[in-house]
Amino acid sequence: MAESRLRILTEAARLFRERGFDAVSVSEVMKAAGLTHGGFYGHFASKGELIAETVGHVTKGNEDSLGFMAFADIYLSPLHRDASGQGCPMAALASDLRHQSSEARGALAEGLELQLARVAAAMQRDSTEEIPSADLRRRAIGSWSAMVGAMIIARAVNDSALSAELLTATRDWIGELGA
Amino acid sequence: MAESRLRILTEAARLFRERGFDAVSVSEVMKAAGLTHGGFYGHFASKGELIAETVGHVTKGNEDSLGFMAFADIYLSPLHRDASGQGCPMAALASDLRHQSSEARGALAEGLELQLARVAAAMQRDSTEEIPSADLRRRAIGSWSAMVGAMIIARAVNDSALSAELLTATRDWIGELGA
DNA sequence: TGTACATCAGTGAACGCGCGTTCACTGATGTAC
DNA sequence: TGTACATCAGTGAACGCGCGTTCACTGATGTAC
Repeated sequence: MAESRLRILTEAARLFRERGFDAVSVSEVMKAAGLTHGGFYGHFASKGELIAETVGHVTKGNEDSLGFMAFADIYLSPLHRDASGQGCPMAALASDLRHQSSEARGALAEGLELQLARVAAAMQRDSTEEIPSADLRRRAIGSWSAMVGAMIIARAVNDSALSAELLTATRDWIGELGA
Repeated sequence: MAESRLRILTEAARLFRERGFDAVSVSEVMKAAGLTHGGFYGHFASKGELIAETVGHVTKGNEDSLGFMAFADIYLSPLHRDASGQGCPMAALASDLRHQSSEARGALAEGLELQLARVAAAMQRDSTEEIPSADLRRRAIGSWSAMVGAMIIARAVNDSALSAELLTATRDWIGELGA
């Protein structure tokens, strides 16, 4: 049963990031997990609870040891833009979360703090000298906002040249601060 | 009839920005415009058409002559964060638009170009010397991405201190580039 | 000026549909003897 | 080892609901005579 629960969470994390909370039905998530819709309520009390648990599940994760600009290159790539189901939860889910439960939004806040810490660590790794922690945090917040914003707009826009320009220009602009 | 159409578009622009395309029904929009739902299809062929026209309608607009940092102060304020119905269409609608029609996404792209031109003009206004246009555009894209991203995350997060910090830190970080 | 009629923006009941959720049931699994 | 039974994760038909959309109708307005 724990395996089923994990499969449901994993598939929900993918589908929600691809198409949003409203557009993905409970039946669809269960089908993707290889089950039928009726069994859902043995695992979760409601769709809202699934959403909150999914956000918590998907924002925990994957420490890497890349430098910050190397990370920004990967983040701001067409590959990431076109694979939202496997990509950044913040860029895929933040807007939708505005109208979700306090639990789900709390899970996002936790995930954000984690991510800011990771970004700050990666920035420090790129630098030879010790950066004051207040500066580090401000830079992490600014850069992270720009990356998430650029990704969201690049995905929304119906013009592939403009979409690609948003990614590269934002990457270059972020790079200027480090240089 | 043209008056009714404008009232529908205006109310749709507000409601969609407040709660998203899916969460607002055709009936609700018509009620807000002082009409009944049946009359809707005299004005628009479908809800999808309303969405596309609303995006086109709401992204046209309001040239101002503020300097860029003055604009950023207003944009990245709690006031703007808490009034999404009257606020920036990009921050309120971009994520939702990923799953909408090509027409709606095209309207957003047009609105984005307009906004980038406004931001670039405001940046030039803040500067005493002539900024090369490629630099201006890169800075406009980077700053605009950061502002939109910060606003989206600030609205999604369930922690008012963190939400406020996102706005002020992003403002300060953007300011560093200008200084 | 007064009457008859055409127009057509807006009304509201009705439709089919897919959603989230419920619940009586099934059937594989593990335990007791 | 073999049989009887309890457990319970998962099944699938059914529910009430609100959605987008349709359509026969209404009633205010303007024109014709």
